[in-house]
Amino acid sequence: MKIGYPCINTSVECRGNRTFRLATYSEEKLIKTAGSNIDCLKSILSYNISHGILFFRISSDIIPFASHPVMDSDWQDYFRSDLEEAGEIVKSSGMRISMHPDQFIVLNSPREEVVSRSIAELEYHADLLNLMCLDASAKVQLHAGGRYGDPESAKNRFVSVYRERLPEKVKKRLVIENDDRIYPVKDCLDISEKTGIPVLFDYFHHGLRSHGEDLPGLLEKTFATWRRSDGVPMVDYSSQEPGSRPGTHARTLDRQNFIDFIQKSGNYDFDIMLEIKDKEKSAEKALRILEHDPRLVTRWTS
DNA sequence: GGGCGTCAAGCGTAT
DNA sequence: ATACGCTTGACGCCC
Repeated sequence: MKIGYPCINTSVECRGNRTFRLATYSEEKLIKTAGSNIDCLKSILSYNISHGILFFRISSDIIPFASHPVMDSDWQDYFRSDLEEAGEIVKSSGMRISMHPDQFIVLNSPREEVVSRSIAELEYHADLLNLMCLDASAKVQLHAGGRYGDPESAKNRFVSVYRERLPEKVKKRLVIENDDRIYPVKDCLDISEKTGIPVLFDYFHHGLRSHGEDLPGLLEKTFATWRRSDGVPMVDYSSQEPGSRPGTHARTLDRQNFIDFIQKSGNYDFDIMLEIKDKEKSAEKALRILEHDPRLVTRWTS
């Protein structure tokens, strides 16, 4: 079991997700910004290793505008050795990596231009992980898309796009995740059945939108969708920030909620991404809990 | 050198 | 029909 956090580290000086305005795009700016993002990624990876954090989500902004039509330089070639070095840090430490394209990436949209842009963006994510020379256990996680008033047709559109249009390099990394409003786990499992795509279980989203299934049963079903080459299943974890509107991620790890989740989750091995606002601080907190709480110590064998 | 309107992209929901 | 939230920040124009 590995513990991770997404995209931003608040303890290091640098930022690995800096960007700039499309209106001021230039190749020079791209190289400068992406170069500094990659440098920062290396610093964050080193920080993670020295703090025992072996799971990390890389920001989609690392190469700004990578899949945008404005991009006319060969960023892959330019940053090849830098990315290879970053990948070497990951591999030599046994770290796990994920990425999460944002809400604009919708494979089942009825609008063709949305679908083709989304595919291009997924290709960028796959290219980046390939340039880091990471194996198929480094995943790109995506929500299943919109409902458009007819969920069955919408889900079938996802299946068709997956089967007919996604290149192999994307398929080997893509996983789908239940979201908080549109598609709960059950729909993701339906899509998985038809495509073989692994399902990433999001515990917080599940609490907000589900069919009332019990946790161990759902973990068993989602985990069964992961093949050996996919690595151990990934799970997203968060909890409700008290006093904020439902769906707001916690500011910091809720110790008791986290312990409850781990205890309820049985004896499966999986990697946990903490979607909590204080980032690496909560990851460190979670590690301390797992290492020192006698009730959880059997879960913490690695 | 600080203030603040705005940022590539899409959904569903509330109003 | 339009604004808002989504991880919220931070870019960069304006004074």
